[in-house]
Amino acid sequence: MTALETKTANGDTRERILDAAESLFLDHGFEGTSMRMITAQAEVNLAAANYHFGSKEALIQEVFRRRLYWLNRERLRALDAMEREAGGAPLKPSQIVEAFFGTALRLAGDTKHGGMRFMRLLGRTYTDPTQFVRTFLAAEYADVVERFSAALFRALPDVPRDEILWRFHFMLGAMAYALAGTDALQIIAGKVADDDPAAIAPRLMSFLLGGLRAPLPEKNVKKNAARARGAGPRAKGRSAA
Amino acid sequence: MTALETKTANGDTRERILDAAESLFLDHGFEGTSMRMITAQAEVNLAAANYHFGSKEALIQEVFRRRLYWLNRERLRALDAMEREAGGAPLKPSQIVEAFFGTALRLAGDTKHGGMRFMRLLGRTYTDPTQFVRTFLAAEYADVVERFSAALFRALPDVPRDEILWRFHFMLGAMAYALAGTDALQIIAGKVADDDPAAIAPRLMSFLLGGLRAPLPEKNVKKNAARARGAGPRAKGRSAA
DNA sequence: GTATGATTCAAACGAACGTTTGAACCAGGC
DNA sequence: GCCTGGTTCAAACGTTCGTTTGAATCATAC
Repeated sequence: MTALETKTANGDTRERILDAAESLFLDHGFEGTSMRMITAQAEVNLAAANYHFGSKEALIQEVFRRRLYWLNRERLRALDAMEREAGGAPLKPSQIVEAFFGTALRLAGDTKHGGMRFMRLLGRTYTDPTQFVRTFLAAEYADVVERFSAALFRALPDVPRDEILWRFHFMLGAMAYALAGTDALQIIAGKVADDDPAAIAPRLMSFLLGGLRAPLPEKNVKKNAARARGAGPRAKGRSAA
Repeated sequence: MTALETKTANGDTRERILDAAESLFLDHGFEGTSMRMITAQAEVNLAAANYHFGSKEALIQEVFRRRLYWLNRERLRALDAMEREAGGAPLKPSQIVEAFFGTALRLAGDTKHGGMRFMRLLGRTYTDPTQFVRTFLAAEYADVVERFSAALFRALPDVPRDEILWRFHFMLGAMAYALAGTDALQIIAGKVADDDPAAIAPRLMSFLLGGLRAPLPEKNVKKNAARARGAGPRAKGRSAA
């Protein structure tokens, strides 16, 4: 992979910028974080960011690439090991969930190297409005989603594939909120106040498996679009101004 | 963009601005949407936005308030009706989930009045980095979360309250992704290509109930924080201080 | 008609944005 | 010594941002 050039070693300017950017993106978002904020926190010159990365857009991508590369490689390693051990037999759903989400939660638990901050940022970025961010993420995930989807198809041969993909999607959402919520939204998480990802990991894994193995909804998903209500709920909520 | 179909609103400048803002916030985020973009799409003068709302921040809040008011009132109405019918007995978890998430999904299904666009925007905004947005949302949700949490506590008396709150949180995340993902992230949803919220509703409800009723993780959630320190793949090497 | 208050309009404000410039600085090889 | 290529630096580039201004327009009551 040509991700890293040979020259990364010496001056830490490059890494300082990436660390500062990762941290600030989490606190203020991409558009809410200026190059001046990043270079100020990194204590480097403003022009250094454009010198090392070319543009803000490229910097954003590099922030994700340097960590996603490791994460998804580790996920595939875990899946490979399990499939090798199973010797051709389908895996158990719990194993697949563990390989995908357990690996992510372990990275989030590595607070020493900023793993928690990155996972929170990642969870939020899945739904980022910016087009180039989403397509970039989708490309980075293509391989690993392909592999895990196939494993789930084999593990659950009686469940329609669409259903499996949706539940995979739901699980991703639950995990993203579990991570982002510990310091983000206070709607609910403000009441539990548990910051340790090692503590939420078993809770989340139980929830995910329960959802994945839930009974299927009634067969004909197509037809019930009909009862889509006749009275429009109009939000006529007048207000101050 | 299917957004601007012929004449939506009559002539009301205020509503035109809110509709345009809601639509653009979904496509470009808050910071990525300028007042000029909003007033241009609404076909009103630039100064009209500040005239009617005072500031961009106040405009953002009004976009949410006019719809959240209706949504959360409807949620409480559904819960009230069920509790009245139960006559003092605890509700079933499925009823509570239906009152909270079913109501939201029905609003999302009201594509005629932009309900789908708003629910996607709302799901994304739960994890918005901006402080004032999150605190505003938390305040808008305070009552309804209080009521539904209490109902869940009564419905599941044997489940620790922390666990219930976490699972409530996980369910919110799954729904947010389910809605936002239908046009946002293509990581997984790109493969299923089903835009109709009426079609994903039964899928999501099954998943949520499965997760909510999943077996609890091993008892002592406190103790197993210890094993996270010793083992597990480290994010390793490069960088950071 | 005119007066009045609410709304719309074109134009401008200062601030902050991402990016670029060209010189200064700092190695190592000769 | 000098040369060379990578890196840092202060300063500026042009653009866009949210907001404000003061006059023009509209609707309604007198």
